[in-house]
Amino acid sequence: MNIGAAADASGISAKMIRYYEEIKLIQPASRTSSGYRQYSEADIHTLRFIRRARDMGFAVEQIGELLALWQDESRHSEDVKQLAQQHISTLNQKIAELQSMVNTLQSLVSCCAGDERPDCPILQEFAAQ
Amino acid sequence: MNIGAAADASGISAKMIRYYEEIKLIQPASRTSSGYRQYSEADIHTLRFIRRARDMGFAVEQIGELLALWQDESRHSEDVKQLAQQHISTLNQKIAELQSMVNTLQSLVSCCAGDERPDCPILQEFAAQ
DNA sequence: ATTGACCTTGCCATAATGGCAACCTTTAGA
DNA sequence: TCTAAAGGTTGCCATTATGGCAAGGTCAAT
Repeated sequence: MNIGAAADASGISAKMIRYYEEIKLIQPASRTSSGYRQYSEADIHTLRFIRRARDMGFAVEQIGELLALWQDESRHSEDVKQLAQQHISTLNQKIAELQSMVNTLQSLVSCCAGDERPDCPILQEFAAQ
Repeated sequence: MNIGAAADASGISAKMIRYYEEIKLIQPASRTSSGYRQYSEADIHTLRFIRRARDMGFAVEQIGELLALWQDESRHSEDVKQLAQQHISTLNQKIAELQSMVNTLQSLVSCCAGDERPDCPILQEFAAQ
């Protein structure tokens, strides 16, 4: 399978597949005599794994750890669980930051007339001494 | 005031102040004869405005628009309000994405024994055909 | 005069992704 | 069989906002 077909089959762009190879997240693909990368079903399976992990917001570094655990028959599920829980914590922290921004902005917005006059509590807040 | 003092006073690093000048978010600072940037109280006020907007998660481009509105005496508060509401929408969308990741991961994590055995629903889900 | 703190510019790096360009390979149709 | 189109290769640039480092100039205090 060429890289374009692998991209279609995995949901990861050809560009990103090359990138993942370059940064050694995945093994270098085998090549045809003319240099085209070739992908097996097992390769596609790995790429799909990566896409699902990426869709869950894992960074490439963590995805590497997940891949290693996946391929380690003698892994301990506690290690996987810990990785996932750490990631959940990170996500929850980001959510809390964003939510706090929304809360502040929402309260300012609800105080803003939103008409043709220049007075605006949002700008006032940002400009506060 | 030199850039270091301006950084301390505004909460924006000297590096970022130079960067904001370079991308024209702020006017080039005046210079001493030896080339040191000089900042007035008004400059600090602007930098603080930027920091507050940044703390609310606005991107530099939007901060530029906010600055323009702030400095426009004949602005309409509806324009400010609209900018803020758009940003709230963007933030809420990101929150929803992250929350959906958390929900999925949390349900997988709660199904994972988290012990020394290799079986793990998290990896199973990522590896699903 | 020296020293240390601070300033200048310029370059590199980050994370993950897209775009473009120049060039080569493969495949299908005329 | 020749040609054109589609798709592959590498390499370089750009993004966003931020930090770090290095080489060299400036300023202030001792």
